[in-house]
Amino acid sequence: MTAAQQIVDGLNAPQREAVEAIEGPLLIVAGPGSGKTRVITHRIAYLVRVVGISPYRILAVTFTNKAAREMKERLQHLVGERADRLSVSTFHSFCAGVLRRDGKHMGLESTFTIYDDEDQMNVVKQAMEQVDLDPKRYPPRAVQGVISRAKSLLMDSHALRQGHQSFFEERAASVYQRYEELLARNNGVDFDDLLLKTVQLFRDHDDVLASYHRRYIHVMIDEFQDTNVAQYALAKLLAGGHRNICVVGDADQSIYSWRHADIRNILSFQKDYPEARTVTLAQNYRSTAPILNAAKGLISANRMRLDKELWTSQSEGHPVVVHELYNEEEEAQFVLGEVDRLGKEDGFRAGDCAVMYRVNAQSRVLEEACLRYGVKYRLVGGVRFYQRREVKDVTSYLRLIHNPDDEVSLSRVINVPARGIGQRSLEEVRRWAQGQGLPMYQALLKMAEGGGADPLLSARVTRLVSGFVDLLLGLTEESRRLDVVDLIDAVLERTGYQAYLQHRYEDSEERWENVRELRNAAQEFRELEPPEGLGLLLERQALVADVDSYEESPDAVTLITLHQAKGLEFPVVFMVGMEEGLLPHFRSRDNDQELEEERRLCYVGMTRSKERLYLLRSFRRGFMGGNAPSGPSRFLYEIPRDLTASPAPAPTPQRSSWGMWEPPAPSPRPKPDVDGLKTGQKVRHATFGEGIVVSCAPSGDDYEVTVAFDGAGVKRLLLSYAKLDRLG
DNA sequence: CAGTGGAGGCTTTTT
DNA sequence: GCCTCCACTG
Repeated sequence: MTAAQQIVDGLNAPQREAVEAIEGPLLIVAGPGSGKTRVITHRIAYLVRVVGISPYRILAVTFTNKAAREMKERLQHLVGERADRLSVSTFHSFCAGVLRRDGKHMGLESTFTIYDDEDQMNVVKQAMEQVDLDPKRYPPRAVQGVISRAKSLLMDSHALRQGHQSFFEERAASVYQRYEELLARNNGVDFDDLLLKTVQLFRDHDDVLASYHRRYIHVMIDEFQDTNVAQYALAKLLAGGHRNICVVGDADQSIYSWRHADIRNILSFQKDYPEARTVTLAQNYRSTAPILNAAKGLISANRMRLDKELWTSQSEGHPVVVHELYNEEEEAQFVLGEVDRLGKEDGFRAGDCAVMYRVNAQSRVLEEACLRYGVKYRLVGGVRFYQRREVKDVTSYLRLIHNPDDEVSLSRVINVPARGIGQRSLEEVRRWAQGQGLPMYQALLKMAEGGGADPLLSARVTRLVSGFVDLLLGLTEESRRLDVVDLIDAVLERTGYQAYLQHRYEDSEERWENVRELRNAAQEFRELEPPEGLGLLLERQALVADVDSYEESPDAVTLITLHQAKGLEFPVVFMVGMEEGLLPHFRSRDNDQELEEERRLCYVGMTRSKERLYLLRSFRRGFMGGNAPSGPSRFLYEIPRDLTASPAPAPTPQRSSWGMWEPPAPSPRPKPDVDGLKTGQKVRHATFGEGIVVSCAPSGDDYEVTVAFDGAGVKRLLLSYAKLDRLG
């Protein structure tokens, strides 16, 4: 078999077409489960092995490190060691590389710091203070949001000032300008800058762009529906010469518009590349027909979309289970009961199952239930490793050593561990530095040298700060000869960080473990010459959300938000909280575009499932301390009824061999005899038929009625919605 | 300056 | 209900 045959072997017709379409622009519209990654990787393999393109000349860009890693692994299988020469990276790390190399044109030293959200907020607050904007009236979070959006639209502060669309934006523009000045002074960039400054660099420096044109002659962009304007501009610039640009995406899976992703990029692509070929991958290899058709039914309710006629050859399958539980505890209990049952009856393992939810707050009840029933679980997300306070403290020292202009990190560590330099002292130092016209770090050095001789400084501050400066100078000196692991050890030792943790935190053990983990992560860069290892560790720290996520465990249930579930698949998926207010989320209620995005989010969740799909809702839900009835999600009504089913009688979870099982607390029973509906009253319900009232209790402004129906079992209903006819 | 308690706040979060 | 941020007290 020739290489070409080998590569296209086993691909369906459109997949093959996409792989073989190597000249010029190509848009691949890839439905869920349609073998998208397969097509991208095989297309690259085809370029390398059949067309003979050097892997060195191919650039593939993804959004996540995980996607990049997976792609590389698959490519290693397809093209062997030549895969090492391919450029497969995320937008942000690609840009970071460009700016490390050529950022000097943009006023950046190669040691620049990449600020995360937390650092960004600190700088925004500082900038707001300096332009005299009251954080009570202008929430820094919102100001930061405006700045970030502007950057993603490639607007600098002047452009925002010109093009502001509200008073708020106008004020934010002045913060933006100050914010930029601060970042520049810190030799720092934020996430958005990585993209923005790279685009600006390419636009303003033809020679730099030309060097990338010489290198890359094929560019591929994954998850194209998630690109923002800056990312699209970047892709377009890179493809400028050769126009060999291949983008892959699915507008129905666009769920990040709130992070400024812009589906209109797909339209822009067709306009900018009128000669582009479009290939649609419509065959779904993941889900059974009932699941796929249920998802299709749902998504067809979106008005702003083009239909794709997805299909599957797996015509047989279980119907989608739609079920209502009383509250979130019962919902969680039902999930675990089903996990148990599916294990016993159908041979699924806990690791085959994922529970998906709209907001992180929903995970707690699920975790508790897992603990109670002794089911292992893997919680995806939560507080990210590198974001933990103790990890951030230590990396701030490292950042400062690497980039002494980084005042954000300086301010963070100058009093951690506590050394008597509080807010006031820091202000004093800051003001003094400003008076001297010196950057902070320089000012500190000068202060330490002067040894308290300056009449504008208190002796106390000078003494304390000098101690800190000595510490820093010592560490900086060490950093020239120590590898990055030893450097971390030196930081920990000289700062007395472990003792500080023990003194300050109850959970110091765990925190210390995290610090150790950071040290572990640094091992990878141990062999490198001093400044390089540190630089790479810091870049990893900034651009990789999590240390390589734990091993997938075959007997752990996955708990995950719908957003994070994108790109994954599971044999069994439980979507919990299918309620108005949660999915769709109440913040999206009054906006059609946002509502459609919620629907896409629901669609993404449903299409993660291969064999079994459960859509669960609870009748009452605790929310912000309160506990209120919640209505079924409108999305439930958009799924064709003939594809759904009610579950078998609710199973009780069984105790696992290693688990500590306790019977769940009984649900609170409402009191009888309210509003004329007495216990024992016969009633008729439009859907559930005839039944007998078990109880009735006030619930907010309403009444909650529990009815034992003849056919449909016991239901708890809200009187105002339920329309119960009294019989007899 | 540092540690504590009350008020407010609150989707999602690839990088 | 829980976490974060700020203001106040020791």
